[in-house]
Amino acid sequence: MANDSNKFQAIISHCKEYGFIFPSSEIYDGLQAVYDYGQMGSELKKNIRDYWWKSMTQLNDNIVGIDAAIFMHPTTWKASGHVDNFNDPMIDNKDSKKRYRVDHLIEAHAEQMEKDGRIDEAKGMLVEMENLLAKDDFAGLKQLIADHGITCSVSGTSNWTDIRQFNLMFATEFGAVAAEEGQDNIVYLRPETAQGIFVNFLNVQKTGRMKVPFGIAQTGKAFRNEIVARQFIFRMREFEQMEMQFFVRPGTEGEWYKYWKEARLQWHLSLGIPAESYRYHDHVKLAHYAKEACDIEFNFPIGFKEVEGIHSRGKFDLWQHQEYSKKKMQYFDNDIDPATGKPYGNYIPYVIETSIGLDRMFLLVMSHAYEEQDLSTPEKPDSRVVLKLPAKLAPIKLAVFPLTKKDGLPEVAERIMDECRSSFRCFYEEKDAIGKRYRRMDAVGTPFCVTVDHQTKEDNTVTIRYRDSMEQERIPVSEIRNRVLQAIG
RNA sequence: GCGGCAGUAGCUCAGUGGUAGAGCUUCAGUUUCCCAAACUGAAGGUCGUGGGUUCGAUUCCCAUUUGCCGCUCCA
Repeated sequence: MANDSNKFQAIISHCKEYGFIFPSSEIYDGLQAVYDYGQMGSELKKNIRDYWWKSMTQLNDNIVGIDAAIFMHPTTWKASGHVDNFNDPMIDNKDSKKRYRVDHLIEAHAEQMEKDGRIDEAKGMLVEMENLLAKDDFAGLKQLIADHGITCSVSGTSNWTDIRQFNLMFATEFGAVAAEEGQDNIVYLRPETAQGIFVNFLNVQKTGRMKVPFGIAQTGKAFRNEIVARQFIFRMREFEQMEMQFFVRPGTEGEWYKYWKEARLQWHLSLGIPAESYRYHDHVKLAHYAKEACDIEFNFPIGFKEVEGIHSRGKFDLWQHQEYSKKKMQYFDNDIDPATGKPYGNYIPYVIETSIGLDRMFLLVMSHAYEEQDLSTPEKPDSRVVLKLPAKLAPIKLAVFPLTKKDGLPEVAERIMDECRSSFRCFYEEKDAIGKRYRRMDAVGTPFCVTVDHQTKEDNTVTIRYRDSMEQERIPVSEIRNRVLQAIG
C-alpha cells in the first residue's frame, strides 16, 4: 500500500511535469480540488471523450447525443430531489468531532423526550425547529439545541460549533443586475448532466422520431461542493461526466440493466485494460431514485474505486418532471403486446443510466499506463518512465526525428510531417541525441517514432520504433501513415 | 472540519541569524549515424504569504495559505 501511494504521487508529479494536469490558478497558490488540463492532458481527455461518444452514438443506431446548458431552470433541481436532499444544516460536536444533521439531532432528542412522557414539550420543540429551518435561522436553531440541553451521544457534551449549511450545489445569480429585495433569481450550476437529458426527453424523442428503446448521450461539466477533496482529479468540484440515459418499456428494465452493465464493462476492456483491474460493486443501499444500481470499480493506486455507475432509475426522473412541469412525459408505444394482442399504448418510459466520470477515466488510463522501468545492464544503469497509453488515446501519435540536423535529413523528416499531420497529431524534434528524444516521447505516451537516417536518402525507408517494446523496424516512408492509422483506428 | 508533518530554481534536494548552492531539466553552440553521451556557454529563486523579535530573518516566534498522512464526512 505504501508503494502504491508512492505510485499515486509519482503519477501526479508526472502529470504536472509533462503538461497533462496543473493545479488550477497555481500562481495564486491554487484552488482546492480544482485542476486544469494542459497541452498533453487536454488531448488525452478529448480522445477519451471522443472514444466514448463514438461508441455510444456512432456504434448504436438508437442512441443520439445532445449538449444541454449548464444553467437549468431552478425547478429542475426541486424535481430531481437535489434541493431537498442536499441542503442540510450541519453541526459538529467539538469534543467527539462527530457531525450531525441539525434536524436529525433535534428529532432524535424529541423521540427521547416522548419516551420520557414529555410529549407536548417534544412537539413544541419540533414545531419551533420547523419554523427556524424554514427561515434558515441557524442562530435560532443553535439556541434551540442549547435551550433543550441536547448533547452529543458520543461525547455526552454540549460543546457545539456554529451551525453551517452543507450545499452540494453551487448557486449563482441569474441576470446582469442584482435581484431586488425578496426576488429570487438564484440558479445552480448543475450537479449532474442527467437532468439536461430528462428535460429534453420529449424534444429528442419527437424531433428524432425515436422509438423505445432508445438512448440520449451527453458529455459535459458538472459541479459539486464536496466535504473533502484531496484525491487529485478523482474528486473535483468541477468535473466532467459522460452520461447516457436509455429509455425502455416498463417491465424490460431488468434485462436492459443487465445489458448495459455488461456492455459498459466491455467498453473498458476494449481499451486493452485487463479485466482483473476491474470489478463490479452492486449497491445494497439504494438512492431515492434507484431500483437497481452497480458501480464499475477500477483498481487505482489508491485502491478499488468507482469509475462508472449503472443505475436502473425506473420512471422516477420523468415522473418527477411531469409532476413539476405539468407536461406529459409519456411515450406512445405502437408495438403489439403479445399478452393482450393490443399496442402497449401510453406510458412513462423507464430509464437505465450509465454515468462515467471523464476525469476519473483519465486517471484510470494514466494509472494503467504509467510504468517505471529498470533498463540497467551490467555496464550501465538505465531506466525510463513510459506511458503505455492505448494508441487511440495517446495525445501524440507519431514523432518524426532526423537522426542528425544536417545532410538534408530534416528536410526529409519535414516531408513526412507534411504527409501525416492532417491525419493525426505528429511531433517533430531534431534536438539532442536520438535516445533522449525516444525517451521524451515514452514519457508522454507516443506510440510510434520514426527516424530519418542516411539510408532514407538512398532507399526511402525509415526506422519505426515501438514505444512498448522499444524495438525498431525498417519500413518504407510511404507506409508510415497507414501503419499509424491502422493502430489508432 | 480536527490532529501531525512539510513548503528553498521547472524537478529532486542541500544550507546558514549577516541579503543562497548542487544534480537533473531548459535554452544557444561544438561534437555525435539509433535508446538518459561529452564539452563550452547561458537562463532561472523577493527561500509559500503576512506580521513580530532583531542592527539585520530564508533561518527564531505567531498567523495564514497550499500539499501530504491519519481521523471525520461523502444521494
